[in-house]
Amino acid sequence: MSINRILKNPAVKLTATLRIVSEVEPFFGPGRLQLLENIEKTGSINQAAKNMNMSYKKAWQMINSMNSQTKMPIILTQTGGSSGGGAIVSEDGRELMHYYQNLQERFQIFLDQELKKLMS
Amino acid sequence: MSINRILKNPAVKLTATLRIVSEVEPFFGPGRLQLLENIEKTGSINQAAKNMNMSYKKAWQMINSMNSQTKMPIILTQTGGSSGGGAIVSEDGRELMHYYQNLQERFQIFLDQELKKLMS
DNA sequence: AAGCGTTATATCTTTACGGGAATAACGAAA
DNA sequence: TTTCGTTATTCCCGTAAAGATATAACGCTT
Repeated sequence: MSINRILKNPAVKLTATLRIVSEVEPFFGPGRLQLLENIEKTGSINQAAKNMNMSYKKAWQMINSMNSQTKMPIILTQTGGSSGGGAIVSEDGRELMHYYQNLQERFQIFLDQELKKLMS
Repeated sequence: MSINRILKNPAVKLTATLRIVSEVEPFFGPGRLQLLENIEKTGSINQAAKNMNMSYKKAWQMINSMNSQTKMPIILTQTGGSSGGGAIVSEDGRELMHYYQNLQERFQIFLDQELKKLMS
């Protein structure tokens, strides 16, 4: 459709934010993916939150929201211990991450094709 | 991937919100589409905003954002006159709406396929 | 026992955003 | 020239979201 004819600045992107949602609350999306990625890296909710400039409170709320919607927890936590405690991503959590990442990649290919058409 | 094995409540949706964005500000998305649709119906920013429970201020900001990013306005406005004034969607605006609607439909087909796979 | 860093949770404070009010300008119609 | 409903714009305030703070519990290590 040639968006260049319309826009002053043609440097434009086409984005899609994917979400898995129930009727009442979000279940999974880009923010929660990033949080899980950081928990995998750091082994701690606290460290993960700091890495992405998020308050511990918000990170915990996201985790609580996910865990309360699943039969088995997405994030397994432990209080106390040699390192003070920590958190890891469960097997179901990893599966969910991989599914979402794969879905996102395939969407991105679609989007790239569409953007080409849109610009030409 | 059988999300039913993971979730307590399997009544879940897969959504994608599409946006055309520049580096600094959004250009077009679902909210702006709905606003244009309501302006087409009512011929007025004021009425359109009321229809969708939006303040006039926010509606005007959205319109101003769009118009300032395009060579020709997306929304043409008139102050004064027999009816007090009004607003219409420009030809470029209609083209943009149709493009976005079509893109969204094609994405929805994709999403529906993915959701089937996700549930099975 | 004491110390440590974490999770878990409540409460208080602050900030950011949106709504609404107020106002001016506009132009046709009565 | 008065009225009317709209666009256009600024300003103030309330509220909801986010952040900061405080505290307890936990379990390994020393």
